[in-house]
Amino acid sequence: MSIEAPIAKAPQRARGVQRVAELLDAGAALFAENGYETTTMTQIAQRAGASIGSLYQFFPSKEALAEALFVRYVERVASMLEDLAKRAPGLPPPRLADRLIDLMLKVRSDRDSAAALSGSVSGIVERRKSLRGATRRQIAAILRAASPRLREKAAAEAAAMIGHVLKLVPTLAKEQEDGGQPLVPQVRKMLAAYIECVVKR
Amino acid sequence: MSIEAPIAKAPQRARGVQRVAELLDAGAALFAENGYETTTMTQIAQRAGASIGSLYQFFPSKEALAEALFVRYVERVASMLEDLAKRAPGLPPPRLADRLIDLMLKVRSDRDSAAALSGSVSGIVERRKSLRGATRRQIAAILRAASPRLREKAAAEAAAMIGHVLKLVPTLAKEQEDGGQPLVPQVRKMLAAYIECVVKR
Amino acid sequence: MSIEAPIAKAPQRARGVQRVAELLDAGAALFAENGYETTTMTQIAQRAGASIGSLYQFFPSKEALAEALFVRYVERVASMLEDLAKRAPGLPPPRLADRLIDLMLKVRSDRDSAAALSGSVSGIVERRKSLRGATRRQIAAILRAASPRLREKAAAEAAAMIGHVLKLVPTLAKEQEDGGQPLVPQVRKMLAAYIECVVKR
Amino acid sequence: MSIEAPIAKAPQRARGVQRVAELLDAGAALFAENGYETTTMTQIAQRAGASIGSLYQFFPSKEALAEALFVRYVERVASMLEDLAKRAPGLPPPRLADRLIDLMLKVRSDRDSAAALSGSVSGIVERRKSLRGATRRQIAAILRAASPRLREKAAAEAAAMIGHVLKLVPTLAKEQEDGGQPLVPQVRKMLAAYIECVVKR
DNA sequence: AATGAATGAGTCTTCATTCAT
DNA sequence: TATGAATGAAGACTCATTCAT
Repeated sequence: MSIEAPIAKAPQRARGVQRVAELLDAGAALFAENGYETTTMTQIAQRAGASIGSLYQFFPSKEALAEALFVRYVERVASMLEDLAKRAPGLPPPRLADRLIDLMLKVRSDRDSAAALSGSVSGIVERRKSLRGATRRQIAAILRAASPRLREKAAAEAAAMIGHVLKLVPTLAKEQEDGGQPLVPQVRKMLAAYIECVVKR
Repeated sequence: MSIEAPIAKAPQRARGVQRVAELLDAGAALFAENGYETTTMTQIAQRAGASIGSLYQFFPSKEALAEALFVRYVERVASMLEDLAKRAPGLPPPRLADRLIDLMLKVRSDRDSAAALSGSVSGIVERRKSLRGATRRQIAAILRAASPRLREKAAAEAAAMIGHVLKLVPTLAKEQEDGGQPLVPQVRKMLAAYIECVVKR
Repeated sequence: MSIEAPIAKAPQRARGVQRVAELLDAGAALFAENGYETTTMTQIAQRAGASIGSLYQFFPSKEALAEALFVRYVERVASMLEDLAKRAPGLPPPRLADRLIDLMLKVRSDRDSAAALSGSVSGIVERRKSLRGATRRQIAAILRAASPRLREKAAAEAAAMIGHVLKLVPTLAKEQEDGGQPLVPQVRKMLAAYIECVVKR
Repeated sequence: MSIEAPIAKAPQRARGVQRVAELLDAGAALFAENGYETTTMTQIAQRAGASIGSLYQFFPSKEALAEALFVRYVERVASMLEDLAKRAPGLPPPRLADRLIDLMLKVRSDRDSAAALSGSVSGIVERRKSLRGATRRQIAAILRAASPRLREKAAAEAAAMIGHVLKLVPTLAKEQEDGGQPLVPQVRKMLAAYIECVVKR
């Protein structure tokens, strides 16, 4: 279930492959820090230790870089959800909630950049719906694996809701680390309560 | 509880008041549609039927306009929370959850523009913490009014969490209207379950 | 018979009108000197004594400026041909050839820039056919006014040929001035001979 | 009468000779299609099925490639004029005109690319005068061979004029093929008339 | 006070050319 | 020798902000 990675020219030499990874990482970091519009291509190239020309050798536009980044994020999440699906059967709601939240904590840094992109890059806005659909289907499948009695429709609705809540996780973790309230435990509690409530009858 | 509104020059005539409102509305609509960076001052002036010079007569910079907009939003929310506080005593969790969500649905359009600004405008990012604190204190007060046995600390934590969830509401409503899942009932359910869970000991 | 002048924003103040003219002249001169691709927008602005931003205030793109220039040229030629049409009746071939060539000598500087644009600007390439058609119809009308017995089809063919020859005139004049052969008298001779040959039966 | 061809390194193997030809052809086609400035070295290499590095192995710069192309064109024309010179004695004006025009029709594709270069490449602009002089001397010689009584000065002037007219031929042919007027017969007529007129007395 | 024009730093992107493997 | 990668100067264009009428 791989998504087209919109790289300009697939690198054909070892050096090129490395460069692409460096550029992607630099982009992710800067987009997360300063947002899509505010981040300049020159900054990205600089942080990756490359020249601007080198950046454009692999990504034909700022938007293409953003899309590649987004695809990378979506694929990572998809693969982690796939793993979770295997362990889902029989998982009680609180455990399930914890697993989902742990997953988001793992992809935190990627999520931060993806969040910065999802509203700003038109190419992403367009694909968004279908990508979101795929993720939700995975979550719904996990829910039904954990609670086989759950109806398909109820699972779909809950999955959508859960998807939205999960997006909050990185923000909450950030706030907590910055000396705010202990919000991660709160989401855990909230998500567990919600799943429990959905599952019961 | 009025916050300094960074307007260039307090409009001295009725016409001026109207102009400011028009400009603010135009800004709100465009920021919500296209984001802060992508929206130009010229666009805002045009949509408000004003000249660019006129816009700068009232708002000395793009950031000032954004801040005024944000302040307007925060004040509206604060006043609505104040109202809710009066009716809070004795409200059972599901009712309380519904009231909070209804409130967010009322300020939806304002919230959309505020969301576009909160990460992009440095002036807002800075004030954010204190503004957020005020809102949370209001929510905490409401929680304790509804459930007097709730400890102060627990109320503070729950209020923070609830604040984050409430921010999702406009997005969920939008998705629902666009033919997606019925997400508003889901948040209602989730928030009710969470509050219930928090309140119980 | 006016053609849409693709100016970005029609200037609304006296200063703006003057600026547009200055920019157009600067563009014409530079395109003629260095060609379309080689001429930079910054150069144009500089030669017009304006800032780059000022240039873009009136012409939204390099191509738009080029098109405006081309339109100006075409309109000037059209109006001169219209004048010539009035004096055409009864004009013997050599006189007619001379009048046409004189006309081209008058628009020389404009023609030089138009020539630089006609192959390079896609917007112009597209309109080219229709504009050319109009010019040819004017020339054909002139031919038939001068020689009433000329058939319509023969006039159309000759007009097309004459149009091409006339385009050479500025180049020939330039070469002659630069110390080359006296080519202008030669085209006069050639064009006269050709018209005579076309007209005879 | 070979002109120095500015090739980087004379290809030493058969494969190299073929490569050079392929690159030259690719360049000719692209320059004719899109013009000198708009055509990129990468495009040329691609169309020739070579790598950019390979292209630079044979031509040290874009300008060098253009010059080589131009030289090839000039040499072909020169050799064809030489052939024509042999058959010129006694040729009546209309025949002569036809021969010259036929010649241009034969080199059409080369001429198209040469035309794209002649104004854009400074190296060519410089040599242009001398090359043009050579061509004109050939044409003048042909004229005098056909009409021995023609004075040297008159021949030189006519040759220059004829050179300019001949450059139009490919354009006219193109227009004719694209469904326009039958212009090639018209130039034939025109050139015949002109030569006749020059020759008489 | 109101408005259109002016400004120019800053952004994305291209492309001829050079390098290193 | 052949090829992909690296480089960076340069160009079109944008837009917040300031001016002048």
